[in-house]
Amino acid sequence: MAAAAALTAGFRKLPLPLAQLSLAAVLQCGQSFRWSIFPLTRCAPDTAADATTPSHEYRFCLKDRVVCLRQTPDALYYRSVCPTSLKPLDDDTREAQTLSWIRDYFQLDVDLLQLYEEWSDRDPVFRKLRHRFSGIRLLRQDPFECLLSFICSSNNNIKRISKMVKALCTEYTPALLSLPPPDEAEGELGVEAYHPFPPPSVLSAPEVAANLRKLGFGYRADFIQKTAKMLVDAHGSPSVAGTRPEPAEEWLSKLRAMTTADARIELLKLMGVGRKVADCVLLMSMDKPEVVPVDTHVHDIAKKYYGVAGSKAKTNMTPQLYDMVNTKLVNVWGTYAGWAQSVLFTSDLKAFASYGLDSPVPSDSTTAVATPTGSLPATPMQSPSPSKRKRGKKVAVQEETVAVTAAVFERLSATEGAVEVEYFTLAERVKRRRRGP
DNA sequence: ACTACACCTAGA
DNA sequence: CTAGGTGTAG
Repeated sequence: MAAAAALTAGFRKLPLPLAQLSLAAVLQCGQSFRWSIFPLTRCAPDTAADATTPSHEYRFCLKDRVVCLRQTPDALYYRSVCPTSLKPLDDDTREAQTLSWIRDYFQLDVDLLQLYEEWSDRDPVFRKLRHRFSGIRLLRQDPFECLLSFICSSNNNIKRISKMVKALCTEYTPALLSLPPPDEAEGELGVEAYHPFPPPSVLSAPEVAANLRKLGFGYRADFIQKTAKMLVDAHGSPSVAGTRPEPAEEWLSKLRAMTTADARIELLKLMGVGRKVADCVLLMSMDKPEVVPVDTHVHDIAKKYYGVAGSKAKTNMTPQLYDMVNTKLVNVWGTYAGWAQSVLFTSDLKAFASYGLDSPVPSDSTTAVATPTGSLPATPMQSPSPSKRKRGKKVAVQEETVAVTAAVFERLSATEGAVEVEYFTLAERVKRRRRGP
């Protein structure tokens, strides 16, 4: 009782079912790479199983404040900290601003439960698995941060991406403020500095590329500097340093109002941005919920089902194929197809297994997915190669993801005739990078 | 328009 | 050898 109260002391409360938002899931599934996560030590070990007290604190640094979040099954707890040097803003107005940021960032106006219902109605595969992916929704991220984060994501893993994004902040933005870890006021030993994400003008400097390479960014170092420079060159650098959004950032934000196809064309002009990265940015920061980024798993399976009708499965993913796959998945899941795909595939990456977010995987789950009930085709699923059977939880989850994807595609190919196929050819429209129309 | 292939780096 | 790719030259 007292312990529970202590864990939310100083926080404002926003009633919110866990099924609408699971911070533990959403903040670690590879959407944003900049949240700090702190396990909270329980006062009494006995209450460890008490699900009504928060187990973690999550922190995120904005331009003017650090947002701190905790969660229980029925509420989100929030508070924010501003630099003491700045204008003394009274708590109520400050937290009102924080709340409105939260609503926007987590897109709380979107009813996730309703979406789950819709996806369940449309797709038997989703219906069968929905219980395992509760509270997973898309963030509405800052476009520039999202763009650079996903430029970092090519041929890369979440862990390293997070490290790189953090390096960008600490290297190129002065610390906004420092905070001790949540639990303890253990002196100043654990204090951590919080840095906002750097603006385009700072990253556009020529020497940035070399420095980022030194920091281990690899070939992405040049992409980042070049993209930042392209944006700044095209839209101008800030008249006064330190002011709010730079022209380049505002321009990126305007892509939200454009059609998906047009916004994508703009993004593809930037260095290090191919179809996959562009689609991630569209989905996660540009209000384009129907966009389905085609990752390697979907990629492979799509090739298998749509690559070459009969010949070798070695077909590459071409822009047309990519479009076709995307269109077909929209036909399965609807206008929030990108969200649905994220729930099913983005969510169960490695990070999850270690956080106990997924319910135990039934031993027969793979078979169950492969031979779903209902209207799914009876086409037998190719069983996982015996050589891969290392029998770890991770491996099981990974295999299942592939199985789910394959099941969806099998259903697609079975209902081929009924599916409306109209897709635009992107390549035709992107005449040339780095050049106007 | 489609196909190869190199590219940085950390970790199985 | 791959990890949730992209630029570039044939």
